[in-house]
Amino acid sequence: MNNDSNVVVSLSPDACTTSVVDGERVAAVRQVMPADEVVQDLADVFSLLSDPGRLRLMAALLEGGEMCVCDLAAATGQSMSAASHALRLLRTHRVVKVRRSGRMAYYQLADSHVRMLFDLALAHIGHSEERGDG
Amino acid sequence: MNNDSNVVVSLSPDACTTSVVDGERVAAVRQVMPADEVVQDLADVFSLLSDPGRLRLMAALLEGGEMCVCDLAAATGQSMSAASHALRLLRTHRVVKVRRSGRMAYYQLADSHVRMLFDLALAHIGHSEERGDG
DNA sequence: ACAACGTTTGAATCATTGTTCATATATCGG
DNA sequence: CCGATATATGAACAATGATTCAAACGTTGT
Repeated sequence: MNNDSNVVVSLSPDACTTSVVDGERVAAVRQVMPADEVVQDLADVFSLLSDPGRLRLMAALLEGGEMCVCDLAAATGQSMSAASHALRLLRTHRVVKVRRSGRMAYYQLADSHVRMLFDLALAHIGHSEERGDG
Repeated sequence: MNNDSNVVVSLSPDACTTSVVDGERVAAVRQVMPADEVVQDLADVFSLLSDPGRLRLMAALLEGGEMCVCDLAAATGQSMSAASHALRLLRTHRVVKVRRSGRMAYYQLADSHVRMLFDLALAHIGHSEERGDG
């Protein structure tokens, strides 16, 4: 306990203006805190997964393998426009990839982490029911 | 194979109004699609993780073990009010738990899945740098 | 009881984002 | 070339949510 407790460390301008209780721990935490850019990227990934429509799209692709926009819209219960907008976002963030054939656009998952993220979150919320995939 | 393709299945009212291309696959996907409630819960979990402030809070607790609000605010570079609001959300969703001692409130992670979600998303974005924890 | 402190909360503001409607692009069939 | 189809896109709107300020609450020490 020979740390300087109750010392105000200079952090962000609008950070806690009072003293910190355990300065040593705060310093240690700040040392391993991921960079702003990393935190933001992390937030972006989770933000992508935070919408029911996109979640259903991913669940559909998890099961269906490769599907066109109209089928995806039908399978997820949303308009084609909404599905297209959502798929655009997922495409931008490299979560899905598209294969064009004539006027059709076939989408599939581009990232193997999605399934794990999905199942992990499923485990978290308690609904640990298995989906029919192998 | 002997499925009725190009058939409009009755889904949501505002679903794709045109025909589907692969009706069999759409039906199969819809069959294993998680219930609305599950999808919503899933979205809520990811939504919690989609904010840089909350992400930093969780990263801090991942490293710091148990910390008071003021130290958490200092370690994550946000005001105590913002930290408290964020912690309230995390508390509501059982991601963190609080221990009260006098006027202090000590928070710690309540859920083991957070670390895995974190690392998995970290792997996804490519910044697969290790944080200092064991 | 009073003042200082750590924390919590509510209301207001501001930004972000999902959805919809309309339109645009591109391909297929005739 | 022309109409129909599949997808993509842009702008507008509504809803959601993060942040701030101000104030409240409970605790500690005098």
